[in-house]
Amino acid sequence: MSIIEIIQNGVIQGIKSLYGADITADQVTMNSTRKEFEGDYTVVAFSFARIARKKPDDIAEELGNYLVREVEQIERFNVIKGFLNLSLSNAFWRSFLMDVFQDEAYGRLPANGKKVMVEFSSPNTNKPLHLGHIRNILLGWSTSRILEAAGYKVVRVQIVNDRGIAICKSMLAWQKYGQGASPESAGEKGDHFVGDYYVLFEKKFQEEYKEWQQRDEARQLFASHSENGQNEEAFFKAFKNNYFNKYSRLGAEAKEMLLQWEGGDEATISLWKQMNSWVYQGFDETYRQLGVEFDKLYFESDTYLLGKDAIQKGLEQGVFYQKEDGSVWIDLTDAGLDHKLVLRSDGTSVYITQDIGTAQKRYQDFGVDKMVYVVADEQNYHFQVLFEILKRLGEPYANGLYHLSYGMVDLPTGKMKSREGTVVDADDLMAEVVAEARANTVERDTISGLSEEEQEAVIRQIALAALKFFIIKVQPRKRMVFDPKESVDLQGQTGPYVQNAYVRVQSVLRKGGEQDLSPAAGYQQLESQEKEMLNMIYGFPGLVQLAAEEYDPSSIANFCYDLAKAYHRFYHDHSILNAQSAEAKAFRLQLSQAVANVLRHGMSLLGIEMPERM
RNA sequence: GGCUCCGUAGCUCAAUUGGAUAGAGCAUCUGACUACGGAUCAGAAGGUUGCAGGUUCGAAUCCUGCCGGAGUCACCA
Repeated sequence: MSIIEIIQNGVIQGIKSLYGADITADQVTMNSTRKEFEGDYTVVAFSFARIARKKPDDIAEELGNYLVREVEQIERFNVIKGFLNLSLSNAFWRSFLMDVFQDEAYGRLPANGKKVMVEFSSPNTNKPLHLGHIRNILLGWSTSRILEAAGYKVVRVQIVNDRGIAICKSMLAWQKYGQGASPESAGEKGDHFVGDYYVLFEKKFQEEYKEWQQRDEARQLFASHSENGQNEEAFFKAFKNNYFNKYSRLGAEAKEMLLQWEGGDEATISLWKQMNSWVYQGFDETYRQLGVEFDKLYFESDTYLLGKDAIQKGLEQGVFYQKEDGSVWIDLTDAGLDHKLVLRSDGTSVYITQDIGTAQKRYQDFGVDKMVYVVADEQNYHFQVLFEILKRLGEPYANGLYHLSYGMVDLPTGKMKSREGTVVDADDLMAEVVAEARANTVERDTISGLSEEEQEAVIRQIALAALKFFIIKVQPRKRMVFDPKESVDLQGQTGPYVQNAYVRVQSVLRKGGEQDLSPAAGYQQLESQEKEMLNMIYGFPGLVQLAAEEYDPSSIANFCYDLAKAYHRFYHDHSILNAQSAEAKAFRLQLSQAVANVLRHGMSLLGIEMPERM
C-alpha cells in the first residue's frame, strides 16, 4: 500500500472514530505539501466541516492527533487555515530510499496484460519531414514509451500515404525534367530529392497557369464567372483547382499517371516504387537521427480499398443507410454529430471508409485493446466520427480508441506555409541544434578528453535533448510557438539542464560512489530539501500511471525539470562528499543515485538520452 | 453562422484536475565558489489568470453570456 493510501485510510478511520461518519477515499482531498509549509502531505479539512459540524481548524487538529497516534509513518502535524500538514518520519523516508536507490527500473509499473497500438508520423511520400512531423513523432514516441512503462505491450505503427495525386506530381516532374537523376547522382537525401521534384512540378504548373491566364479562353471565363467586383488575381487564385482538373496539360498528365497507377501499369508502378524507395531511405535516416522506430508500417497503397466490406455489413445491420443514388451514409445526429458519407454513389471509398477498414485490419493483425492515433487537431471531427462509427459497428476495441490530438506548431512569425517557404525542415533543424551544441561544448571544453566519436555522441545527445524537451514540455492539446533560437538554448528550463543534473551525480559518484553506503541508515536529521526530493521520487510511479492515462508526456518533462532543479539547488546548498558525517555522506550518495535513476528513466520515456559527461 | 479547442508576467510555458500568498525559464538588473562540474545557485523587477456575472468555505480550473484567436463543418485526404 502506498503512503497516500495509508494516510487516506487513516483519515477514513479517523473520521469514523471521531465523528462516527463513513466516508470514501475519494472524499479525502490530499496533495503534497507546498514548499512554504512544513510537512510532506496535506489533507484538506474543509470538506469534513459538514460531516463533523465543526470548524475545519478544529477537525484538522483532532484528525492530526489521531493520525500521529494511529499511523506509524506519521510523526508530526501542523494546522494552517483548515489545512492539515503531515510530516512523515525520517525512518520512513530512509527506508524508502534504501529500497529504491539502486533500482534502475524504478517507476516502471507491472505488466497489465493489455496491448495498445500507437500510430504516429504517417507522412506523405512526396516531400521530406518538417517541424510539424517532429512534434507528431516526439509525441507518438514518448507516449508509446510511457504506455510501455505503465505496463502495456505497445505496437508502434505508421500509415504511409504513398499513393495519390501528390506522388504522381513528383513522378511526372522527375520523368519530364529529371534526366535520369538519382539521389546518389545529385548527392542529396532521397526524401529531399523527391520533394524537389514536387516543388518543380508546382513551379512548372504555375508557369503554365500564368501563361494560360492570358489566353482568350481564360479571359472569357474571368469575364463571365467573376463575381461582382472580384478582381482578376482573386478569381484565378480560387480557380486554380478547377484549372488543374479541367484545363491544365500538366494536370491531365498527372491525373493520367494516377489512373495508370490504379490500373497497375507496369512502368508507372516501377517508377512509383523507385521514387518511394528513395523517400523511405531519406525517412529512415531522419527517424534514425531522432531515435525512433516502428514495429510495422501500413501503406495506403495496400489499405485504400479496405473498408467496403464493413460498409456492406453495416448496411445489412442497419448501421448505415443508402440513398437513391446509391451512396451510403450514417446518421450520427443523435451523437451530436452529422450525417456522414461513407461510400460514394459510384461505390468508391472516401477517406473514412479506408480508416474503418484499416482499424479492423490492425485488430486482426495484432488483437490490440487500444489504438492511439497521433494526428493534428485539424482532424478532431474526423476522429469523433470514425470512433462513433466503429462503436456502432460493434468493434471489440471501440472503447479503447483515442485521438491524441495536438496543436499546430507556429513560428514567431506566424504559421508555417509551404508556399511562402517558411516550413522548417526536420533535417535542417536537427543539424542546426547539433551545430549549436557543438559550438557550446567546444567553448566549455569539458569533454575534450574523450575520443572524437564519444564527443560527437555527447554533442548529439545534448542537441537532441534541447530540441525534444523544448517540444515535449508543452501540453499536446495546445498550439505552440516554436522559436528556433530558443530551441537551441542549453540553459534554464531545457533538456540539457536536466542532463546536467544527471552528469553532476555521475561526477560525484565517480569520486565517492564506491564506498559502503550502509551508514545511511543512521542518518537522523533529514534536510527539507532532501525530503522534498524523496517526496518527488516517491510520486514518480504514480505520475507515470497518470501520464499514461492522460496520454500526456509533458507532465513527465515538467517533472524531470522540477526534480533536476531541486537537485541543483540541493547540490549548491549542501556538500555531499564533504558532508558533516559519514551517515550524511552515505545518505546523500544514495539520494543522488536515486535522483539520477529517476531522471534517466523519466527522460528515457521522452526519448531523451543522458550523457555521463557533458 | 453551427460545433470544438485555446486565451495566465514583455516572450515561451507550469499550476498535483476545485485548495493555501498563481509558479518556472528566457530577456533586464544585482549578487555567489581558494569547495563535490558555473550548461549551476541566490535576489530584484514583472499579474485585475481576455471581460462580466454565477456556483462554492475556497475558482486560472466548474456554469452562463460576451470579446479575441485557431480549427472544422467535401461524394478531398
